[in-house]
Amino acid sequence: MGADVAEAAIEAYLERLQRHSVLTAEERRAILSIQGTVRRVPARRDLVAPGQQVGHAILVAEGLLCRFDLMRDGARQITALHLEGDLCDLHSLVAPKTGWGINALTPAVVVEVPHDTLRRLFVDHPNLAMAFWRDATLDASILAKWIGNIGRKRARAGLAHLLCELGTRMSATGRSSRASYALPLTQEQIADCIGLTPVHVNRVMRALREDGIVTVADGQVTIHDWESLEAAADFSATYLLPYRTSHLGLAADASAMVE
Amino acid sequence: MGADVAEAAIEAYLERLQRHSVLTAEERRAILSIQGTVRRVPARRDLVAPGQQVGHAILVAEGLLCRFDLMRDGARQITALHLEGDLCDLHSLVAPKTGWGINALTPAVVVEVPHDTLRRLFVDHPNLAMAFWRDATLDASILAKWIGNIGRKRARAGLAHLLCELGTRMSATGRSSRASYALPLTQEQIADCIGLTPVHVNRVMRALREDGIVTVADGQVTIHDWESLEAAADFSATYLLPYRTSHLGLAADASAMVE
DNA sequence: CGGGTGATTGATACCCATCAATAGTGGTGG
DNA sequence: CCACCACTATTGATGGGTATCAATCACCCG
Repeated sequence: MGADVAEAAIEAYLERLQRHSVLTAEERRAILSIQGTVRRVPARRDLVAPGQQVGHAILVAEGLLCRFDLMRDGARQITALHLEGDLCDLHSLVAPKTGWGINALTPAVVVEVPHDTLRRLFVDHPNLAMAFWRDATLDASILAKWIGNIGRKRARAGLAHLLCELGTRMSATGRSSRASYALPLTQEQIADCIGLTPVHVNRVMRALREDGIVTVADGQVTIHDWESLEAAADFSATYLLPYRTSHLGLAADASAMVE
Repeated sequence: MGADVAEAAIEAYLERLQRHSVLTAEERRAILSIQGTVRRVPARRDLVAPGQQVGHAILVAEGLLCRFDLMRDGARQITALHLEGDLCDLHSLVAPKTGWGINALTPAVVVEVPHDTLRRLFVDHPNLAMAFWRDATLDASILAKWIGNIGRKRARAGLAHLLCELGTRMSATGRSSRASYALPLTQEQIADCIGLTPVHVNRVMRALREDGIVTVADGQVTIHDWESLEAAADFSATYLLPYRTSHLGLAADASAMVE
């Protein structure tokens, strides 16, 4: 049963890779043969404590994970959200010990994939290293966007941007629509994403709701007016759109992640 | 003469790679055989306009470059600083068209390395792909740190953190000491790094100066009291320390980037 | 010398943080 | 089954950190 979960998650990740990388049959088989350990974690559990050294990457099968940075005074800043199908902490493969932590924002099921497994995979199939790298690059692209979001936007725009990004990413999984998706985050967790206090997040959400743009309630985001939300956010999905590249990346052919 | 600059820059980059990756003689030769185009750019010139598609990575030979995000209202957020020896926009290799731009903060000399050159390099030498990936990972690690820096720190701490980071990175090049280094940035550019206004950067810098911690004047940073600066910044260099890994990354052996 | 850029300082406004209180919700144990 | 507790959402009052507007000064350069 645990094995089923692992298999399903790895299949989902293979699909994800194929959204931006062209893989041979042999490479696909290699991915599917990956062995991982299934682990269920309750909400709020740290999967990786800040500064801890880890020996595996984490594939999110169910739930929502985050990467976070902890300040000396206890303040927390979430630096990345990892949805179902994301391979998070892939960076740990090349930098096993960094300053961040990984936390389960909701009850989650993850598959732990040992670094050595991945390294052997990359030795045998160099093209797969490029595919995984592409994945990590999308992550970095989101990181850079968040810097601008936090550094140069008002609270309203920052929150709107987060909701736009998550709508786009959720819809890319095929399991949600961008107009309405489940977001089981507390206002405090949202605040930790965009560098605000929970109180202010509450107020800004009320404003967006009263303007008829978006409603966030009971862990569900309902976007009534995508155009307005995008305008309020100064959002453009470009940074979320990896290019589909042919084998070994020697030619490129543009293809959007979402329709 | 231009070729000399290119060769020197590529040699410097090879050294940089070897700080975190073990390379064979053949791999070293392959790196040194890279052909690039030298380009001199005046200060404030965009090397890459936001949204532009590029076909090459940019190796910084001299000067200071930045990656930035531009808001609709014209506000700018710098998301990364690229010092001499950095291979910036490596991300463009796997995501040739993203939303950001690259700007020369100072007069600069860069070497443009075509994507195809790098792709061929990685096909012939898969271990080099891992080495470059490691480099990109350090970049991403810095991005994540900046999110925390901007989102959850006061202006004083944020500025102090930037100065600590740059001191550490500068000293890693071997050409500067972390206690005193050249930083040819205007206060406006510094403000764009940490999400503040230039006026407030000025005030916070005065406070740090009057506390006898650090002086920034005439493009020169002089840190009088590193301990205090680190404390004010809540700085720990861990996130800048890539691990030295053996060939193909199959074993790891810890080694700091700086002394 | 004039003009432009950057640094510096003052006055004021405002966005968001902080402190505080209430209400709703779900879980838990007696 | 209900009292109790912890957590979250919500709202109000107030304060503070930073933005904004504005003026002066210093400096470099043509």
